[in-house]
Amino acid sequence: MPELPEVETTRQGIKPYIEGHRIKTTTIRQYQLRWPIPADLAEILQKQKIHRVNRRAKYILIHCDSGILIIHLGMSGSLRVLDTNCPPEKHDHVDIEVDNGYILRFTDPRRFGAILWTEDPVEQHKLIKHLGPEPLTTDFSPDYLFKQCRSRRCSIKTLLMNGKIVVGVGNIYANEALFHAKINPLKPAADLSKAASGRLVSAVKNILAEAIKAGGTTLKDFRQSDGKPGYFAQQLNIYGKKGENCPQCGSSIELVRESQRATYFCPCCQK
DNA sequence: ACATTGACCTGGGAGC
DNA sequence: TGCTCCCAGGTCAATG
Repeated sequence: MPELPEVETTRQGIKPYIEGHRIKTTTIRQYQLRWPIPADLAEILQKQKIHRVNRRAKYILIHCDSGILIIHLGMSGSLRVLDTNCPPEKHDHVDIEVDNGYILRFTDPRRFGAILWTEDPVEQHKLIKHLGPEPLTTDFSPDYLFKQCRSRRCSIKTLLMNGKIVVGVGNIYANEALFHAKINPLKPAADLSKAASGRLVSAVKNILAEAIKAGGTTLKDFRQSDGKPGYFAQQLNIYGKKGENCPQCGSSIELVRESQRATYFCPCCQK
């Protein structure tokens, strides 16, 4: 479910409630996520102060006294801030109670998410150290993308969703960015011109920034940390719109499968 | 080094 | 109503 805007919206939402506060109790009801939650996590977190709530790619990083809590929301995960008396439901796997009367609650029906702990510098963690640049920094530049595309045989859409090239661009925003940049998602990455590379980098940055402003995209069940949906779905041009008219030229929007992922495009605008 | 596929899970909707 | 099948916002690990 969550791509970078949804994760960033979540981070911004939970930060003011937990940063600077001390953890009282951690309740873990389900240890089996993508990887098992460390068996001693509740004990480790006891009485630790939360110093910073950061993000790298789609990971939320909660810096504590003696280490860093690494949280990934997978496909269906969410983090919400609730009052302590809020009873847990079926997929509410972890509660972290803070000393100000709130709990941070991790919910994840599909359990593709992860909650891990590291006491080493987080940039050395095996899930983090091979990640590409953040899309909203200047490291993700037209020149960088153009060079990464050289000699690649995969499609430009597959390349854009590869976290070793650039992080945070999932299926929705890859579709949207390619539409805005007028690039056919199936085009081999190696065939991308410098001009197209420039358009694509701009499109990715604009789409992600706008989506963060709107609080992310709620298609089905994404919720911001306060329970409200994200409103970017209203600004989607192409994703999920098979057979509808292209907002640019009116052609019928097509749907194909590329690397097992639904890929929407306008056959007229995206050559 | 790169590309492709399977795997991990649950829930919702379509079609019969 | 209920069954089966397919689909879903991610991404690692194994394989060629």
